[in-house]
Amino acid sequence: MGANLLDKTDVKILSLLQRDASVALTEIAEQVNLTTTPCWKRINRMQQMGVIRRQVALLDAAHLKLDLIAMVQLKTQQHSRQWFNDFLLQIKDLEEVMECYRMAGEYDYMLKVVVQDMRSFDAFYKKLVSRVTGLTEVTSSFAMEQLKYTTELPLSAYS
Amino acid sequence: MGANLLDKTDVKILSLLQRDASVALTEIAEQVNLTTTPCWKRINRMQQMGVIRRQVALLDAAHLKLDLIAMVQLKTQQHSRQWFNDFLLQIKDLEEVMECYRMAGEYDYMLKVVVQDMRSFDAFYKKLVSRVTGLTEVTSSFAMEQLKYTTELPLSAYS
DNA sequence: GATGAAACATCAAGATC
DNA sequence: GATCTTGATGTTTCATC
Repeated sequence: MGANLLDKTDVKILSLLQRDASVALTEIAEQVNLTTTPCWKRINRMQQMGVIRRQVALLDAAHLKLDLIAMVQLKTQQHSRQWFNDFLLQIKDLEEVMECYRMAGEYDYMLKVVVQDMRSFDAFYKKLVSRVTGLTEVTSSFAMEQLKYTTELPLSAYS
Repeated sequence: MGANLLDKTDVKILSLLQRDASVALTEIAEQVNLTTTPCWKRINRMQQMGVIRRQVALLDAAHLKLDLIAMVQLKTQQHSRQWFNDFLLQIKDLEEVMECYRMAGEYDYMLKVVVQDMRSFDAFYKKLVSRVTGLTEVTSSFAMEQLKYTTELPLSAYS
């Protein structure tokens, strides 16, 4: 096994862990036809490498009354390094922003924003435009229903 | 503590777990000024309630060469229950689709798609339009950079 | 909320291919 | 020479009290 490569057993382990990280090592080992030690060493190695970033609990948004998901698209005329760094800091600090992408195409940035309701969204919107200067356009689209949400990366290319 | 309600200690536990689910119960208990037993009972209860949905490992896309994120917006003239059910099944089956929303506004659906490169995206695109009939418009925007990605829901409203 | 038994992860030493 | 097995040790979970 080369320095930074993943073999099929590694990918199988990743696939199991990104589906359910609460299963016991014993069972993962069993599923990949290994005993616990080598399986544990592989997981450890992949954590060191950074392939496995972290282990988290996924919560249910509805139970927490976080019922509104918005996609916010931004345009700006500011493209300096300074502006970008400030923007990045603000975005990271705004906990309502769960995802943010710099886009190719018409809009410069796209944000996925999660809040309780329209009232909270309005508060978020005001906070955003007051903290981030130089925005020339802010367009929000609202999700009526979440049809799919997964944190599992597509790994079938590796199997 | 009411039947389905969460107190501040519960929210604190949730906040810790959605940040890092690998920490020992002992430490979580310590952080919320509880001993292990009551803390464990709270976590257990929140799992039963469904507030805690699951525990997963988050993988690093770059290590797996999944370097292309696309936002795909769809329009359709099909709005029957039958069509929607078929659409939903296809979307759930397409592992490249990590998120999917039914939207208010100009486009009917928005998909977040993760693939290795433009070549794989093209393969995905062909698969999508061949499997899902009745699409009148398919517009893809590509992310040049992921500035933020978190699975942590915003809980500050509760603290 | 304390206790302790059972389950589990971790690690060392050595076997196997 | 990397990858595995066994078994011993320390840690964590979780049911009973």
